[in-house]
Amino acid sequence: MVASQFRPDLMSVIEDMGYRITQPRRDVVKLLETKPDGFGAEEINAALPEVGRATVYRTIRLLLDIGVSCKLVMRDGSTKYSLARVEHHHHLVCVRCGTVEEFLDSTIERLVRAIGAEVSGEILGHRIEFDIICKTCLDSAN
Amino acid sequence: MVASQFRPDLMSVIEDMGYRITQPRRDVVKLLETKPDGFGAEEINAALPEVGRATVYRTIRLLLDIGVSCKLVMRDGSTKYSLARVEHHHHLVCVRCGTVEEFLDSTIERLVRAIGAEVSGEILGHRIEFDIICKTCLDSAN
DNA sequence: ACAGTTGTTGAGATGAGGTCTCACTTGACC
DNA sequence: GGTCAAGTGAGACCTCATCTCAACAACTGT
Repeated sequence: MVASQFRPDLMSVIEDMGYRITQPRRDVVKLLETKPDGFGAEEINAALPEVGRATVYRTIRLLLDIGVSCKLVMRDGSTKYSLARVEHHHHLVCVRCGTVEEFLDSTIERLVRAIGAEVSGEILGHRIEFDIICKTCLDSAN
Repeated sequence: MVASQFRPDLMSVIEDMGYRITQPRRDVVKLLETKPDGFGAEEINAALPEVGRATVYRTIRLLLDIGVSCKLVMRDGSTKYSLARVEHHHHLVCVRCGTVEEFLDSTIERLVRAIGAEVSGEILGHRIEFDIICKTCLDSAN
């Protein structure tokens, strides 16, 4: 769950996609890499007063576009993002502390593909989210 | 897919929960029952100029509270609601026309329960959404 | 190292979507 | 019909996010 678990060198990915390496982008990405449990846009804004709000949102969108981040809408309607360690995954969202964990299960993926046959229409993708109480919160509740 | 497929007499459910039967509520519910494929708040607002905006939102929230409606956040971040025919279900969202269909699969539910064992923490609930191109859109595309 | 080009940025205006306030109205019950 | 709390509508307000546009800075070729 540390930064090093993320795909290495996010800035190179950005560069390879033809985008410029700028200080604001460096700042935002560096901060995000310290947040494996998801982050909100305003949280980043508050932590980086030297980076403009528009730029924070633009950088988040950039990361979504190049596929290294994903967007999550919480049950309360608020939006969180998380850097993706792997391409396709789902989320475990703690309803108590808001922490987001990635989740992978090959069985569910196989099943989801099988369901394609039942469904009228063409399946393009799917999202699965679990609302949980994470271990940390369970433990701290005694 | 017609209104009669919804649980009968939504107004009685509202009444049984201790809420008053008012004209605005009647108007909103009546309109929603004609929209089995999901609806947006502003769409209802536009269709019912005699009902205040706040009341439309309040009524939608009421329906969520009493569990006869569910909220969906689309991929583009917009929000839709749909009257629920059955308690627990998932959604097939057409990315082209925005239509929302309910979806039920007992296999997936069993699997989801089984996954509870793998996950650290306590699972409270889950949401599954499929992005599809619905049959109507596929057909009309030729 | 340097200037040109062009992508990127920041401040603030703007917009979408939704909630709040509060005086007024209305439905439910006697 | 009278009472009164629940519900309503108009519009202010809030949050979150995007847009605008002049200023800036990162790559490019030299």
